[in-house]
Amino acid sequence: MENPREKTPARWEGMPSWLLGQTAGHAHRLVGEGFSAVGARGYHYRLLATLEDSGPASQATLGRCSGIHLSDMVATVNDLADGGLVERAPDPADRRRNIVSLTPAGRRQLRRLDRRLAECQDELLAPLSPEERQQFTDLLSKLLVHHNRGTDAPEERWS
Amino acid sequence: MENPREKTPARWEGMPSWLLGQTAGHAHRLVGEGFSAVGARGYHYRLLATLEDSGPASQATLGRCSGIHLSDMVATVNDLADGGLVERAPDPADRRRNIVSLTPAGRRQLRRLDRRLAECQDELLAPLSPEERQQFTDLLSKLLVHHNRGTDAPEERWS
DNA sequence: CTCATATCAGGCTTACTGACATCT
DNA sequence: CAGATGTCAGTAGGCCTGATATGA
Repeated sequence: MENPREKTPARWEGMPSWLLGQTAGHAHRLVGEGFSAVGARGYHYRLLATLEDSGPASQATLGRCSGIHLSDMVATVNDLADGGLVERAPDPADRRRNIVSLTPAGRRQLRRLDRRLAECQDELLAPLSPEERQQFTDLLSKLLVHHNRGTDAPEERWS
Repeated sequence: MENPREKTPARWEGMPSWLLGQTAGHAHRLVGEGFSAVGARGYHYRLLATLEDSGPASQATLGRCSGIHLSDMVATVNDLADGGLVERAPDPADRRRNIVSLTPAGRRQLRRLDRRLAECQDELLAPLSPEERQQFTDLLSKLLVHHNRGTDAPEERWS
């Protein structure tokens, strides 16, 4: 016991950065649980989705499209290749490269993950009305655009 | 080049969970940079702030107040004690316990961190109007309350 | 005996940094 | 030669699990 009220609300709990981090933590947990229920992680989904959208490509290209670091790409491709969800084949035109492509099993897994992900969005936003959901994503997008200035796309300046 | 437009916007980039995670990442980075500029991390701030709000206490109590895991508490107290920001003294009334208390230097560091943190909030929310900032924290709080049901406080039920 | 306390060792995910060999 | 590619090793923060020793 020693101090009956160990529940003085901490001074940081009202800070936007804290609220944001906590909420993102819940979202991350929800999505992570949804994915791990079918034996996948975030990187797996992102790579599979990128493969379906861009077609077979080298690991470096996939890294640029998916935002996955080249170092992490190695392990991610290893994981998915071990499960037969992608195939890694040497590029005959450039012997440095591996061409990674989606297998039918990978495409089926991607379907499952897409479904899981959509369910998680709904669970995440459950307490918000449709208008609030729109507000919420608008505000997040506004913040994101602001803080991504210069670091995101080369944005092809000077024509 | 091989594929001129490697910039097909990925399918997950509009998802609320993704926007949330990215924005939280920026917030985390901003705060982390602010703290590390004075040689601290998030746990350091939380422990210092808890000590100022609750007064000297055992590590277990501080863990409950600050939300820092007991295992991490050990290292956090070590860090701060090495820098002379807190003191760890055995509790004469219970020899299992260490009584951790804030030093004057710790209090000064806490001032600096409080100031940094406030600056970061402003930088984080820079693109939002005062009304939007209010909306934003309201929406986050709403989500947080929802997803914290049952896991937060014992909420003394039955009578 | 059971419980609380403190400690230590390690895992986890996402993100990054560096070194390196290979090939263009 | 510079530069791209793939691989491996390691870091970091925050959160977690477990095992252990000690004392209440």
